[in-house]
Amino acid sequence: MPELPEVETVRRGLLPVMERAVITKADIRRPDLRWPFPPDMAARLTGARILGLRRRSKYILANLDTGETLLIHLGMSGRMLISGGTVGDFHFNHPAPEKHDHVVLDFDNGARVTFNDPRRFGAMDLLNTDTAEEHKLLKVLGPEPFGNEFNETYLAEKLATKTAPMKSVLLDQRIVAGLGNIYVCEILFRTGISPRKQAKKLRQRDIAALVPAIRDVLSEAIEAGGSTLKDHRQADGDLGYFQHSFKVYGREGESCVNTECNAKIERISQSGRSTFYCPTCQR
DNA sequence: CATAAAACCTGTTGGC
DNA sequence: TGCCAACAGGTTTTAT
Repeated sequence: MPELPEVETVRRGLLPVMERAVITKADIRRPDLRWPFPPDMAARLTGARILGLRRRSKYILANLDTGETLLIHLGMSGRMLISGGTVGDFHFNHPAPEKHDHVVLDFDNGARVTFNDPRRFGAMDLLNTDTAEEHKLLKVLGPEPFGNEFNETYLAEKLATKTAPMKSVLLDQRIVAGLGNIYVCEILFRTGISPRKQAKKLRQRDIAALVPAIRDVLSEAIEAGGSTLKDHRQADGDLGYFQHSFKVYGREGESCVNTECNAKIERISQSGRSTFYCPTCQR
C-alpha cells in the first residue's frame, strides 16, 4: 500500500489522537509481523506517553516519554485505523477486532489505533530514542527527498557510477528514501526519462530536473491524501485521491496523456516490479 | 561491490 | 460458478 505520501498521510491522521496521549493498553495479538516483536513490547508500551510522531522515509516513529521510540512500517498492505474517542458530545465505540488486526493500542483519550496488515510485510519495533538513527532499518536509508542533503550535486554523484536502470536506482532506498513503484513511474514520466536508461548515462539537465520533479510529485500526492488503489485509507478512513492523477501507473495500453503523442503506455518488468512508461515521451 | 532474483505472506482479479 | 495463474503499494536475504 504505502509509499512516502501514504505514510505521511497516515502520520498526519494519527497525530491528533496519538500526540500527548498515554497508551493505556497494548494488545499484541500475534508474536510477529515481518520480524518477531520484542517479547515484552506490550509492557514497554503500556503507560507510555507519546511525545511526537515523525516520519523517516516510509517509517512512522513515535517518540515515547520512556526514552524509547516505537517504529512502525506498513509494508505492502498495512493500515492504521482509528476508532473510538469523543467528538463533541458523541462517543464512539470500538469495533470487534477483525482478521489481520495484529496490534491494538488504546489511549487515555478514549481513542483506539489498530494496525491491520494482511500480508504481514509490515514491522514494529522499539528502539532507544537517543540512538534511533543507528537502528539497522534506518541507518541504511539515503536522504529524505525534501531535505537539503538531497540535491543535484548529491544525486549526480550517486548516479555517476551506476549501470543499473533508472527505475531500479530510484527505488533504491539508499539513494533517496521514500520512493516506491508508483511514484518512481510517475516521476520518470514527468521528467521524460526512460525507466531503462542507465543511471550513469543521464544528462546533467535530467539529473537537475529530477530533484524538483521528485519533490513535486510527492508533494502533490500528499496534498491529495495519498493514493487509494486497493486498501489504502487515511487514518480517519477517508480515501486518498492521487490515483486519479496517475499519468502512467496502471495505464498499460492507454493513450499517452500528452496530446501531441500518439503512443500507448507500455508495461515492462524490471527487477520483479511492473514499470509503466511512454516509450515515446521517455527516452 | 553491483545487480538480479528469490523470499516473505495473503488477497484480489482476470482468463478460461 | 469454479479453478488457477498472475499480480499487488516493500525490502531484506540469497544468488550470480
